[in-house]
Amino acid sequence: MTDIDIIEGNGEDETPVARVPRGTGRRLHGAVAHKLGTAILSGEYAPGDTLSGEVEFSKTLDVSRSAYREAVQVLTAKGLVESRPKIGTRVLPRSRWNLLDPDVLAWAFAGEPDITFVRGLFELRAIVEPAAAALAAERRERSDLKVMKDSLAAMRRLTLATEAGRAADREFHDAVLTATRNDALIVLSASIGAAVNWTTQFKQRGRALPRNPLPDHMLVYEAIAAGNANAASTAMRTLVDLALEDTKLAMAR
Amino acid sequence: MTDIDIIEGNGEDETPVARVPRGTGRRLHGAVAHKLGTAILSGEYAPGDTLSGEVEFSKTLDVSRSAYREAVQVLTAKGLVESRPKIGTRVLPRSRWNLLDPDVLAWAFAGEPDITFVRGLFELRAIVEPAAAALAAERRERSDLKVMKDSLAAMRRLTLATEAGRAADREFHDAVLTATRNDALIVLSASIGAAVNWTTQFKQRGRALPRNPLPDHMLVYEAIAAGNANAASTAMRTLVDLALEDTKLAMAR
DNA sequence: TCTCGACGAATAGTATGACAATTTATGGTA
DNA sequence: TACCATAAATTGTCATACTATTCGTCGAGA
Repeated sequence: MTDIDIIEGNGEDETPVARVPRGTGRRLHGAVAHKLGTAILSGEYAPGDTLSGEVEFSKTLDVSRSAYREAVQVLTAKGLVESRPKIGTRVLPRSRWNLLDPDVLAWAFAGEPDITFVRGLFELRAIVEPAAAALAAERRERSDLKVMKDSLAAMRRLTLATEAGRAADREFHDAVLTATRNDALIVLSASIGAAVNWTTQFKQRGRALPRNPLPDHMLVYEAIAAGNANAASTAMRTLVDLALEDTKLAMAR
Repeated sequence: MTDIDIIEGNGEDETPVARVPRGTGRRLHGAVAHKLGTAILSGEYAPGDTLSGEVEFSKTLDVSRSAYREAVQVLTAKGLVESRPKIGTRVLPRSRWNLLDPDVLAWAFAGEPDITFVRGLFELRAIVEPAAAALAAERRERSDLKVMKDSLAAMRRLTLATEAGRAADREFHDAVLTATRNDALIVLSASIGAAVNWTTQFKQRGRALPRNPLPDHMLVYEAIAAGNANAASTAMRTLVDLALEDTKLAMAR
């Protein structure tokens, strides 16, 4: 899959341009936002840099000014850039970025993700997920338990080697979150979890998992089912630590 | 400051429309996004609802289609809505909203904030901030401590009754976060803290704080300075619990 | 000489109208 | 009945003109 298509200038036009392609169903401004977003997250544009003017840049990308502007609006909405008349569009300091935005996370992981940032995400996950498990142990309903049980069964049957198996894994974690009845917690943990899973999946192609994660999942489930908040917290903690180990291993090589 | 200006139809035009005004410096599409965002967060548009078409709606708001579309892009970027040809723009299920986005939080608190949502934010804060304090105790540098000390001094001098005093309070908490050296944690905690502070500030106009928060802040500082992670965690925990008490009190009346 | 204000230029912001692309619904045909 | 072509509605993209905002500069006056 190519990211950039170079097309030739036709001799009487301007400079050759880099087209922003898109798969079917993807919008043009979305593709532009993706391109700019990854460029910023990868450090290609550093905080303080000002992008070349709208007219010029849209011409370079071979898109209309409207499409380019809509893309910039997206970046602005995520705190990556700021536009002012006479000044231009400049990249904001990293502290203003919405680093927990799902798209921003995706852009961050599109290239080589910054190690310290990944470590930070794991740290956050290690804080939030055990606490979530504890809350889930206190508040879970019968239906939550059923979903967890079913997804664990699917995990056992399919293993993490298959996509369906990984889906079951995600389903289990989602069920735990849902059981907390805390929307903010759900949203946060879901995006972090997704981002973190990308790293492992990205790095471990073709490599067998170092250890069967099912028993640990079972421990979490049983603690939640028993309503034991402390046990749920510690069990989830070991689960997160295990994932961290795997990722550390994968990123080291 | 008026929020809506009603202007008369001129007799041959369409129906009278509600203009979206804006203060100087604010962009039109930003104002529209704010209006739509608060409308969605307040439940005026429920998940699943489809907004009237771009042409119609932009005419109703008396803005160009471009401005309206840019506003919708912002909402899309924050996971509030989704647009598809032939279908229209519809409000996404709440689970897709980026509830931790600063703007979304602001919109949520623009009207009467949902009690359970506020409770959830406090819960999250009670999870994250003590852990952050613990990390800060382990990683703080000399400069971090200096900033904390200075802001505490400012707090004592100015008290929380003044805006400058509250700024010093925020500065202290920011310093604690900065000391964690975890970007994701910083961003998260900062937005939650901001949102949560709005509630107290919003509700407690003219009412004296029930108790002097400075001693508890000092405890946090001392624990961090001493490098005692456990003590820092528990001290921060009591600080958060105290804030929760205040807010509960304020929202009850 | 310094300060303040008016003016001008550069850039993003808004408006308008036309056309393209996408997707659902409809209806017709095998 | 199932499937495929076609139509219609809506968003998506484009091009262009004009407006508003902001910074820098230049000049007048203290």
